[in-house]
Amino acid sequence: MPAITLPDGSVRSYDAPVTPAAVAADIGPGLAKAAFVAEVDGALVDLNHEISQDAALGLITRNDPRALEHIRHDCAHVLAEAVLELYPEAQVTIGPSIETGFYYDFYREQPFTPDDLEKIEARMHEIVDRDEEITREEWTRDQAVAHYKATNEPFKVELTEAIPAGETISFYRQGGFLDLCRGPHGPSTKTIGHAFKLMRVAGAYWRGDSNREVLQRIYGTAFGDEKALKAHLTMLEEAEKRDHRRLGRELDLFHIQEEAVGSVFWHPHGWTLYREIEQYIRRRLDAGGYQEIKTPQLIDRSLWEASGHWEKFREHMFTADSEDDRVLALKPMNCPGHVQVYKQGVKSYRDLPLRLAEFGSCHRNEPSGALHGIMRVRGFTQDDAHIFCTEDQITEESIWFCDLLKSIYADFGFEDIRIKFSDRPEVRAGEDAVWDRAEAALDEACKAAGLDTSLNPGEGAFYGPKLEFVLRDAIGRDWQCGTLQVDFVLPDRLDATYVAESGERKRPVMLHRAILGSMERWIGILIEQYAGRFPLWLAPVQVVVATITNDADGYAREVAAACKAAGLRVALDLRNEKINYKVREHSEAKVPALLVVGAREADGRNVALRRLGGKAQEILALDDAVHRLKTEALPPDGGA
RNA sequence: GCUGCCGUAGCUCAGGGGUAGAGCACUCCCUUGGUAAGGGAGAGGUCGUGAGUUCAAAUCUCACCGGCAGCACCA
Repeated sequence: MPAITLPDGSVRSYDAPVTPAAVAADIGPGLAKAAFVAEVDGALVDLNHEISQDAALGLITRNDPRALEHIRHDCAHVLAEAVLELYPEAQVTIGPSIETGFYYDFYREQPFTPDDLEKIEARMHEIVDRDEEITREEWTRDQAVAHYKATNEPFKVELTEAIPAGETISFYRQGGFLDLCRGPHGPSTKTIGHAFKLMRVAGAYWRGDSNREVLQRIYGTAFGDEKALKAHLTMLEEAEKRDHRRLGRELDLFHIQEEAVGSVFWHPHGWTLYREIEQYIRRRLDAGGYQEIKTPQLIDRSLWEASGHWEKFREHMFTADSEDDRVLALKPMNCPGHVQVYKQGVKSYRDLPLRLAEFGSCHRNEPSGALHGIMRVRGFTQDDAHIFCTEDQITEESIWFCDLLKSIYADFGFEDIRIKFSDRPEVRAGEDAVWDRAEAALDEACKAAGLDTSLNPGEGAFYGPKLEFVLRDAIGRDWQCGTLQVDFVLPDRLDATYVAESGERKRPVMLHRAILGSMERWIGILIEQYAGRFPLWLAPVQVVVATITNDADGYAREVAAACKAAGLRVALDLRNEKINYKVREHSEAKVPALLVVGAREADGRNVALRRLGGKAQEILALDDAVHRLKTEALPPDGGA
């Protein structure tokens, strides 16, 4: 005699066990039709799940945002069904919903081609139209293992064998397709709708392990309706237009070529942007109590052996031989160098915290497949710093750092930052007791700083736990930028000490920290974030002075000189071209401010100011315009 | 690094066993025109590199290099 409590608080009583579908039908035919999955006492279930006891029931309709992941998961099953119908020799493995859609991993000798994808997608639409009922079955684990052994599906055998023996597991069946699956699913293939699209095939390792088989992963995307699908596809097109590799070329910022794979050739415009950012960060660090240093590019391998990097990262380090048989490594990071600076002379507890910063040029031999524009390169510059402090100072230094980081991110327009807490990895340096202290210290600092973090288990650095500050780019990719790492290990390995109040020698703690992460990656993210339309303080060319006829050339030179005297980056366009043409060209070059001068402006000592993207022009006295632009072009921290 | 796809002019791309094409960009000439493309002429490529097949290779085959997507990696 279950009593069903609905979200609005109303209660419906039934004489016999009842299903969410039946309750929905009871409430009304509209709801019965729209219902997709249900929530019983907080757990998601199928619509024909039997409810035999009092329960709270929520019905999730197709248009509910919560239904989306289930629509996508249903799509993955339909994809697998279509593939098996067309290519019976293929083996299915796993197929979840993901943030932008779904995928399914198949094992098949022959690769899927783009033509195959079209056929598969067409078959998926057919399967949806077949209106196949999706039903749940419960099997014992041993039945499942036996089934997959009988059908000769080793991947599924491996999956089912990983489940504890004797446990009951669920299968879902639709038409001739059966799959091991936790569920829930919608009631029928028809309810999925047709707002889906297969996107691409790519390789993916079985169980994410690069030592195992490569499967063929088919990616798709799916939405509740065609409109949402179309909007998503349009968004992808827009994202492509702001790809930093494309804008880097179009705006003449940088290039990369075959002879220096993974390294950036910065052009004048790109380097202007780079310098502006570097100078901004330098000012913020100076104000924040850091001291800037510079350490060598090439350092003997013995130092990397002492730090532990040689053992762990040898494969990814570039080396050079010297004439006296030494092996020198191009530094892949700055920490050991900073410890060397710290170790010069005796440090007292009064010297702590000591904050050493460097725009550290680093080289890492990244795997070729990891390279991506200027976002992931082999030669890059970190906005790195190491804070040498006592254990008692960790919390306060961490809070300071997080404040600085948030303030800097906000200056670039990033307010939404996710923070991951990465704890001890399997392969690591240092005793467990030391890790206990380091993790506890970082955790305490997070709490004190009021940070909202998510745990990223086992992803810490080999010498200590870390926080990772993650931003999302315009195409939805996540990039780790900032980091804060608590390190009790390297000071010990590299023998850094200070003299404590008591007179005894102690080990300082090292906080490794970066805000932008790498200058190159940061600039890549900014290009995409702003779609190349940089705020005035960052724009490589801030103002273009363009003439209407050559009669105004003399005055235009005066205007440009006034801009330049005000510290603005200005270009002069005296070409014999129509103003329409000039406006178009400088707009496409994404120059923020255009000062147009013709005979009228020259006579009145005015300028016509046109903003990028704006349609109106504003007539201003020359001095006013220059003053206004100069004020606007100040960096967010006010500049030097 | 792995799987798949791709590599023709600065860019976007067409072509395709008989020694190269378009649009835009570029150069020059004409045009001095008030806010997103004036007109004309011209220049520009050993078709990623190397080998093989062939009378003949940019085109077919193989290897290498590079790029793209995803996976794996990321001190």
